[in-house]
Amino acid sequence: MSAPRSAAARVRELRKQIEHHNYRYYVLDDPEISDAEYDRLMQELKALEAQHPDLITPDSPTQRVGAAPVSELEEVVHTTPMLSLENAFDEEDVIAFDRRIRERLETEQPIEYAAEPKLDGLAVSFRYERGRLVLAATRGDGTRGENVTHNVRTIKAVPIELRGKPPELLEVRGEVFMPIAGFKAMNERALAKGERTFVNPRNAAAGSLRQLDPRLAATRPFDVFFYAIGETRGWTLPARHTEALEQLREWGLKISPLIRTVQGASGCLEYYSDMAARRATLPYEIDGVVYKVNRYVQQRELGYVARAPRWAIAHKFPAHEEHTIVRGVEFQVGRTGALTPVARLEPVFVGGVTVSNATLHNMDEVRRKDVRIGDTVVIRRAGDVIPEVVKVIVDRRPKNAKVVELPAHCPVCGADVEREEGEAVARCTGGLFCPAQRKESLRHFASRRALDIDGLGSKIIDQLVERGMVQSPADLYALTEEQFASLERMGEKSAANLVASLERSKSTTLPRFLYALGIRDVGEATAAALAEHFGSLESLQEATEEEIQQTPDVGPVVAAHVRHFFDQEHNRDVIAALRAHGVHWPAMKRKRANGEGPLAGKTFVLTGTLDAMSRDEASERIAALGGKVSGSVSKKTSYVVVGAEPGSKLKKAQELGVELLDEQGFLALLRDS
DNA sequence: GATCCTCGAGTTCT
DNA sequence: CTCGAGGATC
Repeated sequence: MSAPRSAAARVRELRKQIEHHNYRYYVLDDPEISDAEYDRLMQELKALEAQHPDLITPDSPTQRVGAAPVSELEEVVHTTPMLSLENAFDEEDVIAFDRRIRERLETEQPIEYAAEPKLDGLAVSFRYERGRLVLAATRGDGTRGENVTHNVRTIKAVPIELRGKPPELLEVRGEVFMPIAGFKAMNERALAKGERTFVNPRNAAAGSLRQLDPRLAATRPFDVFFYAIGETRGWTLPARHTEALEQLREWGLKISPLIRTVQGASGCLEYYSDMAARRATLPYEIDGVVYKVNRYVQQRELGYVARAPRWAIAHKFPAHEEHTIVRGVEFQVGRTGALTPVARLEPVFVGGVTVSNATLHNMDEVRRKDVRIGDTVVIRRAGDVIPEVVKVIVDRRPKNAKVVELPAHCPVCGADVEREEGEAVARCTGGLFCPAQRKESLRHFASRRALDIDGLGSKIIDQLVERGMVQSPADLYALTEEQFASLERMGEKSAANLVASLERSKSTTLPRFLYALGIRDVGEATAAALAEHFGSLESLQEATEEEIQQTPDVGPVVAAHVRHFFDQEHNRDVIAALRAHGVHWPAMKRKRANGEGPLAGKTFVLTGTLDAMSRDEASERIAALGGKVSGSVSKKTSYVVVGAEPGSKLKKAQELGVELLDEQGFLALLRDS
């Protein structure tokens, strides 16, 4: 039975009203009717639709939750990449940013910036075709994200249909986040039901948005601010970014009320302190502010470095610091026997995660900071990840606080601990008799950049050593599938896989093999240099200390370590056993004559993630063309290759005026060389 | 002898 | 990523 005309008219009328009130409530934050009245409209619409199912359309406000669960999140390629932003951590960075912009634009005039809070949520791209939401995708790596349309449709602050006269195609970018109050309420509900809770609003938003079932997302207190424009068709952009945002607001897209236009670096810094002061009172979390050159003409002139625009920067608030108590200090034993003091902390929530350990590096550091057991300390997760003990609050030191002493004996094997004159690190003298050193050596041997044995994780190595099944790396190759399968957390399938990856690892290269041996002070670069210089393991093994020193970048200290390593019978036996098990490598290719190759004499530094290849691949490509890859930026660096989410090396390069290459430029260079 | 440039080693949490 | 220290360079 088809619905009567009157019902159809009423349904249309109701939908229009509901959309209007959604706009008043979510976008303008200025509702005209009470929540109860709104609910009544919604109920009436639901009732009518239930009576006349043929009137239900996918963009009805009742259908936001209606979509069926998806089986997996589909990959979406962004037509225009979603950018990442460079970071500023202090005033100087902002002033330098503003100076660079004026230099590039060749102007003395103060630049007009659009300043906005930087929300701690999830960047999402929304695609509207003829005013209808057709696709919502997460940022992902900037080029490819995930299709989350089914969940985004449940967010009431995101219009399903735009108001007024939107263009034929409008792709907008926005930040999806959870307001603090909604987050807390959600956690309390979860707690009451015995479900798992989220540690912070950001994680909650990220986790919820990637749910497969939209009914779950519908219960989550999402909100959104739109802040950028992607691809468009049928819209002539106004002259300024802020004007474009005004237009978005008229189409029903929610814009942060805190966006301002400011003049020059001083205007930016004023805005920053203003937001820092208001931060605590905002209903959502912000981790900084963003400045964008407001005029599109200027933006276009400035252009991009990799996937970061030159015309915008994120000015971050200082890392959060928290107080906690040092419950103890334990000493970990590394591969080389190095004893590292680690503070065991009363777990504390800092910058989004719970921290319970923090390295103290070495005894000098412990003394410098004068950390004692029982002390209250300040913990920081500076900009990045690794927790750090900033300082001790001496006023809060209890009477019985215990001074940290370097143990005289290794906590693992009981051997003597020695500290060389003038060295910062203390070492266990147990050598490979020390289970800790044996485990760490095996881990190193199996690591990706060494023999790359997949499936041989820490837990497995621990068991192999503790059960005495493995003494040296050579023993690994003698083990059978059945023996591996006898370990805990190891099924038949994993055991078979492990045996297969051991088999695969036998085919390696001389530099990898030398690196895997774990000779003190011989890392990847030195291993490669030695392999190159000697060409074969035999000639290196027979070389005198003086001859070893002839290798570029190898001096007396490293040469002595190498010689000492090969002088030990045990080490020679292990190498022989490994080769007997079939570990082999191709003869070294003839060394490229010095200064040969199109990139000879050029030094590259890589930062951030590249799309087309991994960092390792990029290094290999550069080396194959005669170039060098280094880990840190200096005046001698020829190029810094900037991928997505670059680290501090980008900043260093800008300070030193080193030439930057984005991925396109880098690929072009490889192609043309 | 001083300074700069690199490399090596160790580390946190999800 | 950061710190410490080895090696090269002036």
